[in-house]
Amino acid sequence: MSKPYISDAVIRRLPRYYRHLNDLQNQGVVRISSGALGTRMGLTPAQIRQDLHCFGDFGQQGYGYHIPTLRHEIGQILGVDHVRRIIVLGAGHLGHVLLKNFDFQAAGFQIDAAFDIQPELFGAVIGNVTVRPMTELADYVALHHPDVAALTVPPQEAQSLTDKLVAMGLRGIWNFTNVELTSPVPGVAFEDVHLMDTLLKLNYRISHS
Amino acid sequence: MSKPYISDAVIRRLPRYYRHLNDLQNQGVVRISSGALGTRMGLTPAQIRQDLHCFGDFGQQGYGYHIPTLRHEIGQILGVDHVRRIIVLGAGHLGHVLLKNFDFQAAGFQIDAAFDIQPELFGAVIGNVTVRPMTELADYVALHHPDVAALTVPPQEAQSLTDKLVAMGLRGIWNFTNVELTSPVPGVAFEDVHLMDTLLKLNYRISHS
DNA sequence: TAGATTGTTAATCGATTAACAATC
DNA sequence: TAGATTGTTAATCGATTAACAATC
Repeated sequence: MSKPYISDAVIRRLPRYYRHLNDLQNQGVVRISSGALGTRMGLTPAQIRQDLHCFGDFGQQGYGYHIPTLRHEIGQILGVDHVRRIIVLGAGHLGHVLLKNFDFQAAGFQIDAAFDIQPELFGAVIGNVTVRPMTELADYVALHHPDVAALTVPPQEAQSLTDKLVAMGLRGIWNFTNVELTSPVPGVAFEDVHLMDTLLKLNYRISHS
Repeated sequence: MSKPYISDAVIRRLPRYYRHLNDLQNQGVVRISSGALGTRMGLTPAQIRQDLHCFGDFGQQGYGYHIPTLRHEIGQILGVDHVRRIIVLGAGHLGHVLLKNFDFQAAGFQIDAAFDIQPELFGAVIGNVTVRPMTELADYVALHHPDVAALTVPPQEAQSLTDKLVAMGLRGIWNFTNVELTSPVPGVAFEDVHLMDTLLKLNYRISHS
């Protein structure tokens, strides 16, 4: 895979583009100019053209962008066509929510297992997925090679579990624990969902306005 | 409140500083230099000094930063001392998780009500908080003046509910719906927790490495 | 065709990093 | 005191915005 460096600022905006294009497509809109999309998203037209141009020439002079095409392209760039495998570690309340409500498929993932240490949960089926004992994790990974793990375990266990997962070959951690994880192995992607941080930021904003 | 402009990049890092300082304090560490904190957080010492200097002179030459003091100061800056009020709208699975597990107090919030439209839920007590009918929302807000609402309602209702909340005087929306909200009233803070976006970003990262 | 809008280069702006005198 | 480390200015780097020729 070629690597024409894409800045973090651009990558952060990609899912937003994707969401807006999905919305527009669902509304039946067929074309949009960088100007109109910019108004909608609170970005300048120039920025949108720069961002998209990182990945190719998706627009057409005098016309703008064809929404179905652009949506599809950005989906490809994000990787939603790959159907990667994800497992959920920790089937407590939050794990439950993910298993029950989250549209993994829309993000290009297939989920087929969850793990917990609570025996009461073993065998429980939550939204099509069976909860298994954490002791079966290694065998499961060896057999099915999941790509990503969603971590909803207690904070004390997060790092040690991460170390194991990385050693087993997992390539990404979707981290819901209030802990910052590291990996000795390079190339492992961490995506932290620190709810606490977002609420603190909101507090800051309302406290300084 | 004076307004020496603080960039978004700095504000985004504040909760992370706060978390690391909390961790360090819990470990009994008393002082830290910008160099050591930088190593820990993956930032340059210069950046840390610049960031903190936006808010005051918290360090001491030859010594570094006194952790309890700095932790307290950043807490003040974030607003955790104010005890603001928050309500949860939508007591489905995700609302449930928040009511049951989230440490609102640590973010400077007090939670004393949740609202839903499902009659089965009316009166249910979830983690000390009673679920009320959405029809009582206006009266409740008029009486208790909550500052922030956590939105865990279906996406179709998110914007119209937001409009109502803003009209009632709410000052911040902690948005868990997969929708981008806007407000005609300026000065309302939105903090989006777009889980979909974070998983898409993770997919991008593992697809391009 | 004429108008609209892109791709793309150049200019600007802002954020990060480096450097160092001040000082604990 | 000497060593360490800050606050703070200046230099660098990167991201955003502006501009405009190309062209649909």
